Amino acid sequence: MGGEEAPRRRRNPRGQGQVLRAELVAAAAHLLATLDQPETLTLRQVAREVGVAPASIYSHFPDLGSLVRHVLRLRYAELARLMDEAAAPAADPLDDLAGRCAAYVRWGVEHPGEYRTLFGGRMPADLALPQDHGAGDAGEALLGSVIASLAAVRQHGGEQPAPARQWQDGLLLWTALHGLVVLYNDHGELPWPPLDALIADVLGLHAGRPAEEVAARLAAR
Amino acid sequence: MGGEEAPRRRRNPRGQGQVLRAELVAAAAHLLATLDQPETLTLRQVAREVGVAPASIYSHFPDLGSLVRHVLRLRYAELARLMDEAAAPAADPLDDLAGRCAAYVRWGVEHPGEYRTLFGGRMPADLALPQDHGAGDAGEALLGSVIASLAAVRQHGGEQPAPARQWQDGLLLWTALHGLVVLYNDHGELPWPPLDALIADVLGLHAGRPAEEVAARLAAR
DNA sequence: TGTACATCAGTGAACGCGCGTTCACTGATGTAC
DNA sequence: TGTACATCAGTGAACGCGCGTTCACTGATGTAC
Repeated sequence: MGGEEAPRRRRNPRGQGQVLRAELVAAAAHLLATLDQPETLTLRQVAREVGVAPASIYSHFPDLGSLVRHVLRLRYAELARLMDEAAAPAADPLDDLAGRCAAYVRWGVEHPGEYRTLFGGRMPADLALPQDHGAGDAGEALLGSVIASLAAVRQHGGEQPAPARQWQDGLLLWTALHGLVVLYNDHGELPWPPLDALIADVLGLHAGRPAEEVAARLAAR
Repeated sequence: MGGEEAPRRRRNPRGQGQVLRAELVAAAAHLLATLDQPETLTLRQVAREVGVAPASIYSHFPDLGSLVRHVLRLRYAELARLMDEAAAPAADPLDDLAGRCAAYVRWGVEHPGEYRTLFGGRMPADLALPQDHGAGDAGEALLGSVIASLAAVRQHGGEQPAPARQWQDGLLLWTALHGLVVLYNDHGELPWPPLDALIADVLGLHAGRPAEEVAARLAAR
């Protein structure tokens, strides 16, 4: 049980070829989210999940990589949107940063499969999402927003840190958040403190504020 | 070229069965270190690399997982030894911490394949090294030593932080170092600042010292 | 209103591949008598 | 000094599996006349 996907499937009516496409996307998303090793996803697994012949996938995607990249792009956009929404009601820069980073870490912990598929560097090159963090629009949405948010927090009076300094600070904060997510996900056997306490500590360190102050912001959400 | 391993191999003389075992270990280590995706290593790849029939491996290891775990144990011990050696000549706690952590990060960056195989959480459960960080001997060698070293640095006068606080601080430092290594390795396309500058920043933040002070310690090595 | 036809949305069987694992075997070398 | 035998260190062929990909096909449905 569980391996038995409905073997009978009614062929879609004429103009409804997009229905299978959507089902393929949903099935790939589900498998990427739930497989122990999302990077081993196969074309035939997706076909079985939908209850369709393996060859049917080729009518909608040139190969498995295209399908996976499509799903990853959706997840990436979803995460970026969550971070923006978390930051939207922020009353000050620290609130913006806390909302953004907490959204990132919480999403990573709630979606371990998707997170590792997106950021784990596990996908073979032909399955991976071209990330272009730093400059492109997708990169801007994530790393760029963290860099800007952190710079706003660290800004004292009117003096901005140099761009290279901002970049390095933001990059380091991202590495810290990423390390937290992946080790938290991969080492459930360790006695982890509450996630929010860890987020507060990390942000406190990087923002140069007391962890308690950050913790209060996080608790208010 | 490259795929052509010496197809002729002289069978080892009578008492020398251990020779092939050592060659298998060396070949697996080499492949784990150089493969783009170390986690996809196969038994037949190892056999080809040595120039031996696939079945020959079973004379020395019950399966590929045992061979891989053996290699990982060697690498883990090597890293732990490097960290201890780097800390041995330390003049004070900060020197100890800087030596230990710099050794960790540099090893991770110089051995990306081994690092991700050891710490990337990529290996399927039956290939993975049972880590037991935190309590066991291997864990003690790595995470435990970082926790103790960081606690020594943060100790002001005679007052020690509570054990739970030490644990959380050390864990966070480890997540920061880990995040730095894996993103540095996986995202070579980003304009990374010099690695030592990043290490100094991370340690400065977590040790509560100016990054310049840590950078000076690192430069002296 | 009927019917030939084109199109759409897939199917089903087959291919060649690399994989882990098994099994009977081989051939050199040491040892007992 | 000779020879039968045991052991060691592997070999080679075969198995069944799941995989990506191809190709000719099928059968329902809409459309043109």
